[in-house]
Amino acid sequence: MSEQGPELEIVHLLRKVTVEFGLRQAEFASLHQMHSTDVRALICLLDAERAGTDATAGWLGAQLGLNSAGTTAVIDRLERLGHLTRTRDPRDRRRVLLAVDERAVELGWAFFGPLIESTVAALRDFDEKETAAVRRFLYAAHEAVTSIP
Amino acid sequence: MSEQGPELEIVHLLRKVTVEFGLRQAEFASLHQMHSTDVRALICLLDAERAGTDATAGWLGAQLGLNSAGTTAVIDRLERLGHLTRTRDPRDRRRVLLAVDERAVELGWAFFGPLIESTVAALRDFDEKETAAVRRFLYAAHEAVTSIP
DNA sequence: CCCATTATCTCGCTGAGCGAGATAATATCC
DNA sequence: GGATATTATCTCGCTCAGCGAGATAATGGG
Repeated sequence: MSEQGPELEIVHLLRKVTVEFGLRQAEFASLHQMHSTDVRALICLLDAERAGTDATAGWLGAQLGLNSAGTTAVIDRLERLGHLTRTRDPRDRRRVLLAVDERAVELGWAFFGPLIESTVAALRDFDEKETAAVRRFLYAAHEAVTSIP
Repeated sequence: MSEQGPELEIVHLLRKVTVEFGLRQAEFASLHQMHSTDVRALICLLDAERAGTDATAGWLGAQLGLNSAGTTAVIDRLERLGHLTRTRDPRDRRRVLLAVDERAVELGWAFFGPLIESTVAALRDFDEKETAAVRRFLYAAHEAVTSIP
């Protein structure tokens, strides 16, 4: 159980990155009186915002793999901390729309900014072909990791 | 807050992979009566084994960001499920060495194998320079994500 | 040999997340 | 248009992961 091909080494490297990133998330969470799940929730909500999708409570729960009770709890916590606003959807008043507060975004950037900057900086040394390769790889990894029916 | 450079897109892609991977881990966990932390623990232990490092209870706790009580609990759970063996270190009998059971490895491979295979397969289309680029990027990302003193 | 240090475990507690079911808004059918 | 089914969210009570504090046991230095 060691020294397999260079491809496997890359997969291990990718996994290590995901593990470490999880730990940084946890640090950020406890630094701001939150839990990992709350941070993951904020990330999902920002992704939705960036994609222009409506983020409802149910949608968030699905993203996080929580049931409705747990989802309500997450939203309650984030709302209590002022990181989030609940709004009843005027078009379908059963739904609750979620909006991330600007300040929460700033806190996130303050913590993860340097990390992101540093990664982006590394990419600046890459030429066109190399950048494309990285994107292609990550895209393939994303496919592999999402499509487990 | 949208459409920044292609570098940032890559970082977002990487983050998405980590998020999805976390969800797969959670699926694997509940599939085998475990929790995410237990799975992460097994991963850490296998990494240690591969690296030839002694995996002690304290070391594991540090990797997972748990305190000693929580660490004992994780180990208890994994031992109860038969995925793990505790052995007192004969050289320093305060320490407890942890060894992952072969069957746990098989379960992991059955679940994550296809996912890994598929990612590795994608790399087969890459030439030398492209593979190197991916490795270099992941290495940089790993550096960025580990070195937040 | 005593004491400080290190590694792990035990106990009691807080709170994240679950199942079950309540509530309220919307969609469907006659 | 009202009865009914469906959908979205929330409430309640419970279990158990992980924490803080402190116990226990092994090691190492003076």
